[in-house]
Amino acid sequence: MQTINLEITLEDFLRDRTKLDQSTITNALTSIKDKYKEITVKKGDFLLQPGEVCHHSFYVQKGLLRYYSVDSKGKEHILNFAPEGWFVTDRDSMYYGQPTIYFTEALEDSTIILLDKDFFTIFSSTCQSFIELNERLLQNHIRHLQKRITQLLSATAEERYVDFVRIYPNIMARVPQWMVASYLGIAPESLSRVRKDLANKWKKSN
Amino acid sequence: MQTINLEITLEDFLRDRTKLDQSTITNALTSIKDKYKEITVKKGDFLLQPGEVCHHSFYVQKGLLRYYSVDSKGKEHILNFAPEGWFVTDRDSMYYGQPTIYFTEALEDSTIILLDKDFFTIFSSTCQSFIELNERLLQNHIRHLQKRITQLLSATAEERYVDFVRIYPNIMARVPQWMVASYLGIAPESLSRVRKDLANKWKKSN
DNA sequence: CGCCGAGTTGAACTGAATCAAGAAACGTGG
DNA sequence: CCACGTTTCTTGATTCAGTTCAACTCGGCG
Repeated sequence: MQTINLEITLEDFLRDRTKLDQSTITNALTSIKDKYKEITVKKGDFLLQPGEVCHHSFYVQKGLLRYYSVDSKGKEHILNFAPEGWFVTDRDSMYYGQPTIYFTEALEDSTIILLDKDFFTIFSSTCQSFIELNERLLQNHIRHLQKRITQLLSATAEERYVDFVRIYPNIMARVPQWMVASYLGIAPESLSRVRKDLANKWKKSN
Repeated sequence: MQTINLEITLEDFLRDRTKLDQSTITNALTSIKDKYKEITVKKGDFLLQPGEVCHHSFYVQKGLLRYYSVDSKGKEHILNFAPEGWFVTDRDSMYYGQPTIYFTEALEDSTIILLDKDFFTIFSSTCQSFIELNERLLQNHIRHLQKRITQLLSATAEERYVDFVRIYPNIMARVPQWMVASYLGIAPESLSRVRKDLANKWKKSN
C-alpha cells in the first residue's frame, strides 16, 4: 500500500488555530505533558471497542481513523472518518464513564495523540485563546453534524455521494468504497450503481 | 388551544446548571444586561427566516420553537424542536455572518430570550463554572446529533418513531403529527401507517 | 353552515436493499 | 515473482420499505 505522507503535529495544529507563537505553545504543552501522549498504531488496530470506557480524545497526527457502530443486524455504520489534524472523541463514554458502543479503528498505520479527559480544561486555564479554539472546534463539529442530518433527511443517495467526493476527495481516495457507502447510509451495491450512472451521465454530456 | 404552563427562566436554568447561587447569577446578568433581552412571539411568528443574518441565540423560556429547512422540492425538514429550557442557535449564520438557510418558527405563543453572539464569551469571563456549562451544552448537543445520525443510518421508520415518543412524549403531544414525521424523515402518510401497525401489534399482544 | 388543515386509507410506484454470482484487485507466503 | 485466497467491486434479478397521489373523514372555527 502506498503510504501517505501527511503529518500535522499537535503543535502545528495549535499554532495554526490559536495564532499563538510556537514557544508559548511548547511551554504550555510542557507544563501539562502528563496529560497527553503519542502512540502509533497499525492498520486494523482498534483504539477503542464496545464495552471499553473511553479516557482520551484522539488527535490524528498521521494516518486515518474511522469511528463506527454496529447495529443489531450486524451492519456497520460509520459516524466519522478522521484524517490528519482531526479529532475523534467518544463523548458518551468519556464524559459519562459509560462503556462505549462504538469502534474506533485505524484504517492506516497512524500516529495518534491521546489527550486526557481534562486536557482541554487544563490547557484552557493557561490561555484564553485556547478556550476559544475549543469552542470553535465544538461549534464546527455541530455545524458538520447538522449538515449531515439535513442531507440524510433530504438528499438522494446520488446527491449525498456527489457531495462527499466534493468535500472529502482525499478520504474517498484512501478508503474502500464500501466504507464510503456505510458513511453515506447506503448499500455498497447501490453506491456502485450510483457511480456507474454518474459516469454514464458524464460521458453523454461530453 | 390549551396553554401549557411551563416556564423556566434563564436564571432558573443557569442556577440549575452551574450550581451557583441565585444572587451571583443575578449580579452577573445585571452586569451584562445589554447582552440579552426578552421578547414574546405569537404562534406562527418567525424568529429567523432564510436570507436573514442571525445575531442571537434563542433561549426558550416559555413555549416551543422549531428549526427547519426547506429543500429544493419544497419539502420541510425539521432539524430541532426546542421546548422550554432549550436553545436554538443558527451557528452557520451567527459565527460566519452568512444569511441563514433555515426557518426558526414559534409553534406556540412563546417567551424567548435573545442572547447576543458574545453573551457566552462575556459571561464566561466572569465565572469559571459558566465556561464548563457552555462546554457541557455543546457536548450534549453533539451527543444528541450523533445519536440522531446513527438512527437515520440504521433504524426503520417504526424504530425511529418509537424512540421519539419514548424520549419526547411532551413534544409529541404538542405538535401536529406531520411535523414529527418531518423530524423523523418520513412522509406523514407513512407515520400514520406506522402508528396504525403499532396499535394493532399492541392490541394483539393483549 | 361550509371551509380548511390534519389525519387516515388505498393503490400504484420507486429508490434503494437484498440476494446471488462473477470479475477484478490485493496482499501474503512460498 | 508467481500462485492462491481474500476482499472489493460490479452486475443482474427480485423484493421491500417508504413515497406519492388521490380520495375520504373528522373536528374545529369563522
